[in-house]
Amino acid sequence: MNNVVLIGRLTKDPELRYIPESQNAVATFTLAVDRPFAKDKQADFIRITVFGKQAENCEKFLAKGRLAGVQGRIQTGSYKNKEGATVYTTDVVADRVEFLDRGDKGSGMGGESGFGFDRPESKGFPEIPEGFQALEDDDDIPF
Amino acid sequence: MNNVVLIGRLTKDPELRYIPESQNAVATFTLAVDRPFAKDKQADFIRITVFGKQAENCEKFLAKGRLAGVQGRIQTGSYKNKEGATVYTTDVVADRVEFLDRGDKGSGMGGESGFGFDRPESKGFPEIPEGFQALEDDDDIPF
Amino acid sequence: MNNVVLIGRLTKDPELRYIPESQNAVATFTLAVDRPFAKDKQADFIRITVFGKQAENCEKFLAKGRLAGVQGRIQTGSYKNKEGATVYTTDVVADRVEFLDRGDKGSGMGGESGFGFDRPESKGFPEIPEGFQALEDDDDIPF
Amino acid sequence: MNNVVLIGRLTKDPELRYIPESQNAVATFTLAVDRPFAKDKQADFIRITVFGKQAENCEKFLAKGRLAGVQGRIQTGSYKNKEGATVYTTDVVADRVEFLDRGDKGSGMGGESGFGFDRPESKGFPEIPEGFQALEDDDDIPF
DNA sequence: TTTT
DNA sequence: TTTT
Repeated sequence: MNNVVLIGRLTKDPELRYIPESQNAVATFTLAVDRPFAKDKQADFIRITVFGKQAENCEKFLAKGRLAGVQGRIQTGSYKNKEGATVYTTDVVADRVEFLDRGDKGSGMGGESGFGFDRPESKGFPEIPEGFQALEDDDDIPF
Repeated sequence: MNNVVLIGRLTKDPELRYIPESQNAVATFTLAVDRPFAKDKQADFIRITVFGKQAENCEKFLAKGRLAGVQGRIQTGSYKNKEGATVYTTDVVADRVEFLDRGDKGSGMGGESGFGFDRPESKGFPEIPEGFQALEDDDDIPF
Repeated sequence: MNNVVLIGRLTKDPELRYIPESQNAVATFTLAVDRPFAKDKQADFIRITVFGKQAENCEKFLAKGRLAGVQGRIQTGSYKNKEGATVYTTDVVADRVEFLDRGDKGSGMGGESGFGFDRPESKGFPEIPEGFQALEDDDDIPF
Repeated sequence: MNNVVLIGRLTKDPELRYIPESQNAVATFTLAVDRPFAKDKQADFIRITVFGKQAENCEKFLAKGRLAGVQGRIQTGSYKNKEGATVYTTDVVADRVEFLDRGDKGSGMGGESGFGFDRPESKGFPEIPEGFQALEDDDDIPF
């Protein structure tokens, strides 16, 4: 069992790349997750990795400052840096990413109104098509 | 281990009451949680119970249609209805409730702009004070 | 977002059936999840539904009294009973089930030692093959 | 929202220390969490930090190789090493630790039988008193 | 209808 | 009895 749920804001735009052999998409970004009971605004900065179609959706619909929910698992690893020292890494590999401040009427914000996300340091806020999250593993729940 | 995380919208305004003996606050509401891979817009409707200061904050800052994140545990119970039949109940007792569409600058939306939440079918959207979530069990993390 | 993790013991042996059309396997059982801070031994009784190969594994390797970990999501529904009254239901649909008291060397218990699970009110404890949990969606993590 | 649930085995005995000023107990250990769909037995190695009475219970009732369930949150930080380079750290700060292979009759394993945990590389397996998990924050659920 |  |  290895289960994580996070809600936080992207510290930068996501980065998308493709695995050479498989051409599988991989997106990475860091989520700043506020510590609820901290006097001085503190946060944990957690690296997220997403694969496949969701990775491409993250690149399309997320950007620096956006609020996202992530469900996934913790993954640890290590590599040797240039000095030859071993560096240990911890990521969250996402099973699901939810876009929590999209400009739909659902959230009562209008939508076409600009939404205020066209900030200089980040790309704008593209329209998210209804039901965009429908993915490959559309599990047919039989009741 | 009994751990639940939900993100969804309130189907109605929360209801607040006080336990007679203890004067402890209790808020209840139902969260509509969309099923991600459903063709026709389906949702699960999950009853939430919150206690104490968080209950009062829910009554203040949540309303029908608002987006909320809940972390808690499943609790089952039963009671006899008027016909004398046993009715089984399942609730989520929240340890934490997060208000996910507040109008703070954190989400890059301005804040003073009204936010569009003064919808007729619901109470308006009060300003959430910074750090309002700071609660009784302010655990002192020692590093 | 709809994410649940439970650890508890089966109140009965699991029930396995097959969806007529699809021949998809479905297992159901109830987990008794102890409330940690309860004076008198209390528990929540939570119905679990599992599909596919995992359902068949549950039927093989779980039984009344066994300890299991479940990761999944809450699902609500309703049906009319014989009296025509609407009955509301809440289940946890499992994405993953972990068998937590298997007799492998991993837990330092020997394995061939009997393990004490051949209780009269339940089926015995079959040997769980190493890596039995390997399922259909063997996601290829590329690093 | 920052919520983690893990089940895994301790890679070493836990280490217990006390914060100088507050005399608050802190236990740390690493959990090896198996990757379910890995061909070659792979695991993630995740550092756990626990505070207070639970820290002392971990020191008493956990040891290398023991199975534990952890509910908590991811915490990131950094420090300068001797070379002056910044090292980034990721821990899970536990809200709750569950001891999953205790030798009680609850799991149908006998109990007095030794349980096989008196392995040379680890301390033995002390009897866990019933309800030992009852902690400071014994929240009084009012129904 | 509940497990240990 | 359901939200967007």
